[in-house]
Amino acid sequence: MSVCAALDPDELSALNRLAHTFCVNAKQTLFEQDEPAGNVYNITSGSVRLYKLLPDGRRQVVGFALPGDFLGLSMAEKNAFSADALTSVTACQFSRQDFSDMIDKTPHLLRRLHSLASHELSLAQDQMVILGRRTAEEKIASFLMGLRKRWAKVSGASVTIPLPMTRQDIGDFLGLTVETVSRLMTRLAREKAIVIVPDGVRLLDIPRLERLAET
Amino acid sequence: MSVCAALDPDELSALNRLAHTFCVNAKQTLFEQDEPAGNVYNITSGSVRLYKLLPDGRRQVVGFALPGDFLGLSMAEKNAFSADALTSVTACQFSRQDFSDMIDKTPHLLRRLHSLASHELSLAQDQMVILGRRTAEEKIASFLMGLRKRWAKVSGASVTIPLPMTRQDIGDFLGLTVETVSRLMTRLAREKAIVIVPDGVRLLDIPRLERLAET
DNA sequence: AGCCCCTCTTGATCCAAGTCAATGTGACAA
DNA sequence: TTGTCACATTGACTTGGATCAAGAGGGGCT
Repeated sequence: MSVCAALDPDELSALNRLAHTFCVNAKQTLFEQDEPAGNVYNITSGSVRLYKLLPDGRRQVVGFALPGDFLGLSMAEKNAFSADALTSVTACQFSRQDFSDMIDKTPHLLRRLHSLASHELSLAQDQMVILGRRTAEEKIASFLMGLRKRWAKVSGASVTIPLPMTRQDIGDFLGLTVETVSRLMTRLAREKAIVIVPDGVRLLDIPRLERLAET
Repeated sequence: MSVCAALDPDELSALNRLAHTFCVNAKQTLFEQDEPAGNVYNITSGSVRLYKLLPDGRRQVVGFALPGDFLGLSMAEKNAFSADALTSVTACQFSRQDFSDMIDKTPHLLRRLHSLASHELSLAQDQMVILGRRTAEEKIASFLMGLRKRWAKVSGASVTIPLPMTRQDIGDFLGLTVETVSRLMTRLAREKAIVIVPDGVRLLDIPRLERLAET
């Protein structure tokens, strides 16, 4: 999801001249759904929860942003979702205006943006398949596999992956309840498909990839 | 979803010079998932089903394309989903190459494309909310409301809307079975929220918008 | 006409996941 | 230390929607 690798050094440094460093602590809000979109962010460290709320309080998490990910690239007038920090987060912040000007000067960049947006759309459609046509166990498995893959891009492949989000967050991402998430994670651990590292349950080993990959 | 209205006459006629008219009958395939993407389509008449298949045959419909909609704008190497005609369909067809050249000549157009893609992403996220956090009845209701709105853009507001897709298609879009879709539509009709016009159940009146809008 | 096939409906039954409730556990504050 | 609070787990039970099964049209074919 990181576009950084896709940018020329010149472009990157041009962008960096426009950037402000932005820091928030865990649980703080980056921006809220339906508010006028003011900025573009590139996450430098930490993780962010992206979600939509229904009027009655039900919540759908539409994604998690990890280091390298961009937020606000749609250049829409209003934010399509709320975003808040799961851990303390640092990000590069650009104003929409600066970013927009930058785009006008580098048509190149716009192509990248479009291909990024298309890729995100494709991921959203994959998530639609997961939400609509997968069982609870398949949902958990594909979530863990996907997260593992994303962490691998950020910090290199590893059997141990961090889960910066709560069980509730995972449930709200997969259309499940906390209890179901907890039960299935325990079951996967009992079956030795995963190991819940006893540091406070937010760290996970996936020693038997093939057990999870049975999708 | 139509970008036509968003294009200048000059741009539109430039596009049209590149276009071939494309016709298929109901149930014919426009393109298939994972095949190299060859063309961009702008639907002129008829409706198209967009879907992904799981290896075991489960299907997730990711959307329906109506007149005015574009397909293949992502410019990705491969199709993210399959598309086939629900009714007989006519479309303007552009080759990827021509379309890509056109984009290079009109940076303007690329901005539109990006904003279109962002809008689609936002719709996909709304669909994630529906799939993950809505009850079966809410799913049906929001589907019908959404379809009504889209037909209104194509052919003007009307209480009567066509359902070119089968109950199975609706189920595969909403993460439900045919039986559940059928039962709920019958129930909504019994409660007089909708009227299933007796022409072969593929035409629908929504006389009591507010009954459905209780979301 | 008669036949096949596809779609839709409806009923009876089942089960995966939700709900409700109790308990555990670590972090942090007073 | 004790209390509070947020998160996680586990068990008992309930239920919405799935599954299974049986018709009912309707359209196109010969």
